[in-house]
Amino acid sequence: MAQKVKLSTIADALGLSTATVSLALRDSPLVADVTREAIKEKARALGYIYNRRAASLRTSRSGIVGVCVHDVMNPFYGEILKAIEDELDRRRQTFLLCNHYDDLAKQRSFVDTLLQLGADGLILSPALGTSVDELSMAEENGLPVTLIARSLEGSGVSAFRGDDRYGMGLVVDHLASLGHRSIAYIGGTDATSTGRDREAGWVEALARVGIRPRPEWRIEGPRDRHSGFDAVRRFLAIPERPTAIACFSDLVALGVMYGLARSGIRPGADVAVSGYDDIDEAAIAMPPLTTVANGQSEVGRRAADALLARLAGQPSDGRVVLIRPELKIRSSSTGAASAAGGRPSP
Amino acid sequence: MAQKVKLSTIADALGLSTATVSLALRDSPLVADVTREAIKEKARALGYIYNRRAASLRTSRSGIVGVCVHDVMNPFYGEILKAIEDELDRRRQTFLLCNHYDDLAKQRSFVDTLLQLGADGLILSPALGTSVDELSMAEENGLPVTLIARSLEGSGVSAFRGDDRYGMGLVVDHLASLGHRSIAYIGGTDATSTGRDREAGWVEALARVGIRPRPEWRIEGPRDRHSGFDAVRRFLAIPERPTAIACFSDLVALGVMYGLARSGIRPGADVAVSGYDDIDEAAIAMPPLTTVANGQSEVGRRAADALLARLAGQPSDGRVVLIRPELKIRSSSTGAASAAGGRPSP
DNA sequence: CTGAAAGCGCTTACAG
DNA sequence: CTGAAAGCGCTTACAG
Repeated sequence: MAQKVKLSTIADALGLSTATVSLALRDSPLVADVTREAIKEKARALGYIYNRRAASLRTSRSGIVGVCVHDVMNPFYGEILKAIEDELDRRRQTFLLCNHYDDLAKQRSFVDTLLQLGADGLILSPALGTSVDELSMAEENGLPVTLIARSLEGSGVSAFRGDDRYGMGLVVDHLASLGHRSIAYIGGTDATSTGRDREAGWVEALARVGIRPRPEWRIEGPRDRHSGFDAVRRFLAIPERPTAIACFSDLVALGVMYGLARSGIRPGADVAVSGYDDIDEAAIAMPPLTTVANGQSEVGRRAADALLARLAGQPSDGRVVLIRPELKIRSSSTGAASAAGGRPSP
Repeated sequence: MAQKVKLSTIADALGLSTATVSLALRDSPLVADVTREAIKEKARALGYIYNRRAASLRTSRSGIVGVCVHDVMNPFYGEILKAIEDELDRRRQTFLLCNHYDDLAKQRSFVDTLLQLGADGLILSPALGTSVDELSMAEENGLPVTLIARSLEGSGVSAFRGDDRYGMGLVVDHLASLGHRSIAYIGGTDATSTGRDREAGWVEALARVGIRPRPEWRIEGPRDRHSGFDAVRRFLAIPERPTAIACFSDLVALGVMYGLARSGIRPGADVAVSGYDDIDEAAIAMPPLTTVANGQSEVGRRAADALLARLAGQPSDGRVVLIRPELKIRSSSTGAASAAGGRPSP
């Protein structure tokens, strides 16, 4: 490449100062229209590339927002991320993505990187075991944080997530209304707020309809399709096998359905199955999956808005916002042959 | 937050110069051991945060590598990305992720951002319609590029991808060996090298076994699960319906299988179905999916290595490296009830 | 409306 | 082994 083109290259070429060029390129009204156009034209002609490092060093604003979640490949996060991406794109922020895979060291190293780059903010779904100190450290160093999907008690940081307790309650009420009196619950861990709340929703709803859950109904752990598939073996080993399975997530449920089918058990017809999240695949799965729409895009949009508001100078209100979820009844629970409707069956 | 801690804060506190502090923190052998330890200790105590913008402005090395693909949520890219991430992590490079969704403007804006940030390199799966100029522009401005998954003829840029033509040939040979004489091909577009090569593989393999493909066997377009599902309607409308379907990707095949099942047609038993990519889900799907393992992690690892080699000063060799794929036979094609093995059936 | 000058926080020759 | 000084390419008061 030729000699690097910078502000002074343009300034010299036009007999102007770098100050004027800088202002013109950022559309300052201080610069005369003719001057501005001449400058922009010259910048284009010379192939000028704005040096954000230099600008950011001077202004201490980088235009970078970090986003860190467990795993971007998980469609649950995917839908949140799309919403965040749209919002940040519109505000011309660069969005730096990272998976932490629930590894605290990886999350910490990402936060360090953001601090070093002078990032403007962080949208985080905290890794298991994240301490409140971690977040205060970031905040104290000028990196505002907004949480998504998982909240962190006592952190004083705003969080946006679905009302998991209420949502799982909807599922269990629905299964009970179909006549099920033994409802297993597969997946998730009590190390996350999501895991705790969904499990609490299951327990509480069972209590409401007068069912006492047996310990063996609870199969903890699975959080993806593959481990859902594997969990079927444990489910089939339960004495007096439950007639319904509520799953921690759609991914787990889809794995469970594969696993049941593999064992010759028809999900929907032989065992009712439900998921959680209403990912795109739920509606076309075989059978179509009863689940809970979790407001992922609302979570993403509102979290991005909240962070951008803080960047604009507003203080954090530190509230945990629970998005109200919605039950989607499909044939994996009702056993109806077709996708539509929810005709009860025993 | 208190006054910002910088090199000079540490230098002043210890009665040293910033030069010494800078060298010590980067473990230069020029600094005496005692001095170095005292400096590191002080840095820790003061909560010093390295300012990468300043450093990078000075050195014109940013430690940032951009990675841009169609969609990180697609598990096909996911596996490549994991490999790239591992590799870059080990080399302490920050990895900036972006989806272009085959939108040229979005891709261009990402490349601009990288140039502005002074990124060290770019790993790209080029959006549909990417021109050779786009890449030369990046290269000329000091941003080395390595391509993954899709190559770009005449760009002179190194690319790593599976041998799609050969791989799709394996699939068709396999289906033909099972006795199928009418094999539809669903999904993909000839706007990408991947799409063109897989389709060519299908055409050529059919020719090898003496089958002339009918135009209606080719259903172009679908590239994800949902559009695969939707394509089944078109498939069912084909007169003299084919007995086998080769799909562009696993995602398409999984959608097709959902769609067939929804119409009461048993994939594997009534129609043979194959995918491509061997994503994690393929082995547990119902029925388990015959597919082609595509070497995603090898693609990712080798692309990252190639880019890092260029950053270390090696010139680009501009070669397109084709990773040899491997056929995985499962019951979606053979119709066998269980996952294992590949017993031929008519 | 435009220009001269300082400074953001590092690193790098160079000198000692 | 350590220090003084210049400079990376911007932006921002300040002056005119």
